[in-house]
Amino acid sequence: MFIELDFQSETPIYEQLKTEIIVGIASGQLTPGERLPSVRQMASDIGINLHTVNKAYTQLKEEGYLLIHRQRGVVVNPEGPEAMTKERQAQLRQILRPLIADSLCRQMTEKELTTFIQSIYDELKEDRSK
Amino acid sequence: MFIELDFQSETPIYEQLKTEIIVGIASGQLTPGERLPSVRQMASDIGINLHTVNKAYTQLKEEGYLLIHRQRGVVVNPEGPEAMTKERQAQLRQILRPLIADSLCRQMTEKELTTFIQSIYDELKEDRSK
Amino acid sequence: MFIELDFQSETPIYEQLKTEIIVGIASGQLTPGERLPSVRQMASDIGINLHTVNKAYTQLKEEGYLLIHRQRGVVVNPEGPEAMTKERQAQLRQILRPLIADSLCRQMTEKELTTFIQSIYDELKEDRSK
Amino acid sequence: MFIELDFQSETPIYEQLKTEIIVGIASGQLTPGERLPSVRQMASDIGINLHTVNKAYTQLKEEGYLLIHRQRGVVVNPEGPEAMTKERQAQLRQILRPLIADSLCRQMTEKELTTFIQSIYDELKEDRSK
DNA sequence: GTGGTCTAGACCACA
DNA sequence: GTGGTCTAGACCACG
Repeated sequence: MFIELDFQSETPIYEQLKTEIIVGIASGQLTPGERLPSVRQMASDIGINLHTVNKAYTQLKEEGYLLIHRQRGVVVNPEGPEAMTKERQAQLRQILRPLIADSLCRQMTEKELTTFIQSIYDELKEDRSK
Repeated sequence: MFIELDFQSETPIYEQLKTEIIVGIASGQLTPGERLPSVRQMASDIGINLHTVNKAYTQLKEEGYLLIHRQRGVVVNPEGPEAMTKERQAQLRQILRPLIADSLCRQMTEKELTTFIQSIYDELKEDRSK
Repeated sequence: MFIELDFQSETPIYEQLKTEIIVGIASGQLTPGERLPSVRQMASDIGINLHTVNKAYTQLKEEGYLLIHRQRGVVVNPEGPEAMTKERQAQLRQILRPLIADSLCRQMTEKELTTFIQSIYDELKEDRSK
Repeated sequence: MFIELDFQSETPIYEQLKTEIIVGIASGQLTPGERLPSVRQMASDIGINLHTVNKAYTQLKEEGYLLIHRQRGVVVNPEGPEAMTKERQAQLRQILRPLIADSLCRQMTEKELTTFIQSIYDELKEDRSK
């Protein structure tokens, strides 16, 4: 799997790494039970600090995306994260509300918006079929 | 207009304030040409520092949401921000991709997702009709 | 003569007014000895504060552009301002240096620059011939 | 690189600092990719507050002159700012028009003017060859 | 150690 | 009274 980071970005490296892995899982590029590179391996692969990888892995473990076995290393959790809850949905709403409001102010119609969302959705599923 | 901030949140206060104002404009609670409280007024209203308000106002001015008349205060720009560009859309895609990926992993279907988006959209438009 | 002000601009109104008058003189739209509207007249004409007009007029008088007679009102000084001095030229250099540096960084060539300057020069002289 | 500020000047310190850096880049004293002092370092070097430096750096980042690596500090953007656009050129015209008008009124000829501009241009390029 | 954020208090130009 | 600027000092996330 190919990890792409933007060091100029203002979003923290560990967040970007988490994002890449989550997208990898969602798109099926990372399959349930698949093993990920060790913390050290991943760190040297993409040229970042070991602690940074560790932070990403640990948080993904807490969110149910990964399992960290002391011996067997890091694998994609076949169970996956817990299903969408109402709390999480409310949280997501808080994040999306300003983004949608901004799009609205920029004259994006509802149809354009849903089409746009769908295109992202499809892009993920497309990778999955590969 | 009612401004609601979460001081415990890790998102900066000035960002939250920007969000509140953008949502206010999108939902029509703030109308084109309407005057906003002065930086000092707003700051004391919501109990934060005037510089924090100033930062939010200044950035919203740069984004085309507000006009800042030298001594006459701050008003909602009737022109509004520039229309959605391709670059901005690409940027939005970067933000939405991980959110959608996460929702996908949590077994949210595409239909649930679009319904969800629509409900946020409607919520904004609803306020507008008031 | 037509005065055009931008109330959104961050350059002070009185500066803009001064600029308009200087350009008017340079372009010959205002001729030596010509009478300008009184402070009160000008203020009401363009809808700004009386003090603002006064500030512009006073400074232009100090710079040699205008004469202010108590009875006869405000007229364009036939003598004009003092000729360009070395000090003033040094000052002008300080203002132009960053502008030219910026243009350079934005890949404007020297030829483009001088052509550009010339076009502004010609625009002024053109008005003069009217 | 040597930064020279005039604390008596009415132009804001952060503007002067921006100017110095832009001129430094244009003249080649600051090379693409070169690292600038940290905000704290620069601030103590020239005896001003770190927030003032930060404002200058941030604005230069937004204009494409600098890159700000999260924790690795500030470097000169090898890409540089976006090329001169028509809008920016129109803006520049607005700034130059009164300056040229003033010079005209002070009996500066077109030839003197272009020679003058060229001398500034050459001064910048001269530093570049060092 | 780096930049980002927030607070606080002060002075100034502008209108 | 308005926003703009500067200073000062503090805390935090990041790596």
